[in-house]
Amino acid sequence: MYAEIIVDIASEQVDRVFTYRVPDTLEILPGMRVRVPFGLREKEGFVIRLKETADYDESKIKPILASLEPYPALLPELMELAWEIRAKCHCPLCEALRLMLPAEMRGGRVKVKTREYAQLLIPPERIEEAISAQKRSKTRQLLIRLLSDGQPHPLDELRPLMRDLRTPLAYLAEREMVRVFEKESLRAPYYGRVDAPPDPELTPEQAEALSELIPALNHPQKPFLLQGVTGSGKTEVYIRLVREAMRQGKGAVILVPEIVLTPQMITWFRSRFGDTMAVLHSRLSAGERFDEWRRIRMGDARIVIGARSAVFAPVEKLGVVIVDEEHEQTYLSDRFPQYDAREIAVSRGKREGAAVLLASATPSVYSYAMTRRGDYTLLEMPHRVLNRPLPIVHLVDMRQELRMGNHGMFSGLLQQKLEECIAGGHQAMLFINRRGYASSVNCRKCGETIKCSRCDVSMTYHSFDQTLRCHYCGEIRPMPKQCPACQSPYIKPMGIGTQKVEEELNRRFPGAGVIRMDVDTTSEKNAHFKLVDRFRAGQAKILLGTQMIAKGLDFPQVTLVGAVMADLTLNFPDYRSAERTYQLLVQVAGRAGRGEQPGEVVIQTYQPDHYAIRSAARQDYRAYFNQEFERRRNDLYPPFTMMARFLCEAKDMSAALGAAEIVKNRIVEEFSPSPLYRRILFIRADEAPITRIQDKARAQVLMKLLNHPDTDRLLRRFQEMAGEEYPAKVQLEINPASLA
DNA sequence: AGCACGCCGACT
DNA sequence: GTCGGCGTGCTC
Repeated sequence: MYAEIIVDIASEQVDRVFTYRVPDTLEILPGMRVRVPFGLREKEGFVIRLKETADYDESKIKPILASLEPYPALLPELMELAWEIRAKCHCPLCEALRLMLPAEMRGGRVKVKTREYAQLLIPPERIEEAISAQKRSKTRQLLIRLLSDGQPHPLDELRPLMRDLRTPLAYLAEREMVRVFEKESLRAPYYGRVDAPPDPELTPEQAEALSELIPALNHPQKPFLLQGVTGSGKTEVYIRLVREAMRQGKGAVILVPEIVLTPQMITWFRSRFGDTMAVLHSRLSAGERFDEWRRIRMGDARIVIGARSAVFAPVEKLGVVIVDEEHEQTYLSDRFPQYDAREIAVSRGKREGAAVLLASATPSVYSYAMTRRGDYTLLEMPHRVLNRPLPIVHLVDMRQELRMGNHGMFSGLLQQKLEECIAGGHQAMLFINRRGYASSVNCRKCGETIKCSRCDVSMTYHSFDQTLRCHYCGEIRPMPKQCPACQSPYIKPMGIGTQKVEEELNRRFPGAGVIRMDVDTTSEKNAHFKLVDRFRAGQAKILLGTQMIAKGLDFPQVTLVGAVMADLTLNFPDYRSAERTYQLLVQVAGRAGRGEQPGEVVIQTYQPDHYAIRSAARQDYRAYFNQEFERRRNDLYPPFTMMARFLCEAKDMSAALGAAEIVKNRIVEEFSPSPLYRRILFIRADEAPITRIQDKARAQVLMKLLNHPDTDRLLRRFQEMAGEEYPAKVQLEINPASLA
């Protein structure tokens, strides 16, 4: 018997199957991870398939040394998916296979964790007798009492109860009165169980959506896109759908943008599904992640909630894949291979006959366009649960405020609404789309801006410790007293950030209590949960924060939401800036009025006539989509086109630019005679927008490509070209999440 | 990715 | 004469 094996080395050169002999002593199955001799070294490998005969020189074939687990770590369906990823993402198969396993499993880094237990071996009726017999040692008597129920007790639970555990334990174990043993334990990263609330009654819209979704659990159908306004009860739809899948003996995968942003979703699911649910995300410890993965693989957990990589969770008999907040950028992997979890969800659902549900209040242009084309089925939930109204939105023109002499950061209306809100005993959320104290530090005399020495970006002033920080590389410097260019003392932070708003709020509303949530206050582990809990408990009236407060949170006491600078994201030099702005504003507005009291929203903007801002204020997705889609068509942006970029990084800019020129010239030379060249709408080689990051000069070849069936041939050739030799490190990016 | 094999400059 | 630079080619 022979096995085709992919060796776990991420290189194009060994990205092919190698044939190994299966020794009679080993039981090898497809999908298993194995240890194999490779050259002079030993490597880990994946068993792709078994075969009777070898098509390679018998004398050169080496045997598999051992299996790494007694079971196949890879499900057959996921191996199929890996081949697809290899083709789509142009990566070696082993890179795709690695996505399917918890990273810490490779290289045998995680041990199966064991716990030590002690158990009394004395029969119950002789315990009192045994205790009296130990009158020389009070600790031994105590230990016998603690163990008197005859059950195993973990040593780490006994330890705090006794001044010294080791001595009496050793004594009693020696005389076979107590048994000490190790047992495997799964690390469960839970806070404990929550009682399930009674099922709420479904709204007609929820019932309607479910009547379309449930049949898809056992009849393959097109993917669904659920567009439900904030507060329309999408989570309840997920829960009912998953419950029905479970009833049919099938599993479920629910993707969320970032676990820390959706603690409530986890709680709701946990309360309904208990231990049959597993959670996968990056903040788990290595051991916890491995244990969760194993619970899924062994079938103990059939429901998985997790961030983008959970789309690869080894759930057998998959019934449904749900992608919550499907418009989120986090579903695009920023690392290599650059997969899109939504695309994988659709593909995996199709392969395994599972229903696929993408959902959002503000669907991505791509997904909504797919419903127009008929590739996805559109489901809509335009009303909130319990007939709660959508919040009333006020647009405030900040140019007008300035003309009326208000130079502050709060408009008269926002100030007034905040006063009313606090006086009425309610809570408010203020959203600022920026971190830190200020965007940049400028010299008012010569105009100099302080930039990071290694990255070509402005440094940001953080008032709490008077430092300047680079958001790209984390460099920290003290705030200078004078301008480094002209030595003038007129150097100060410009713009506003969360800290400055916090100071202003504390001044204007003393005693109201302000909780600030941004990268600086949530970097500590669990800080996010603590801040959210404090606000929920009413310990502060105002929650102030960046993007991270915009999504998923459900505070019934919040009646007012303010977007302090709504158009900040609008001015980003990126074709998606309108999409991002619309999404953020709708999501943040959706935090208002989720309880009994109706909500109000104040959006402060300098561009009150922009379609993204106007339609966000009216919560009119279709109006927004139609204009956005038209603009994309006219200006040739995705989904009509795609951006492709060769990013060239080198020690100095001339080398980076040189590489970019070489790439560009090769492309022009090779393709200009071909009809494929018409797919390239423009091609240019220049410096990247951020010219230095982490001391690497950055240049690029930027292309806009028409989306056409044959464009993929271009991309495949580009991928090959990226792998060739240049005077710089060259990477190909397709529709990169950011063009920095 | 590693690691050996292999073919040219400065050293005991 | 040897030690060692890292180019290139292979690994079942």
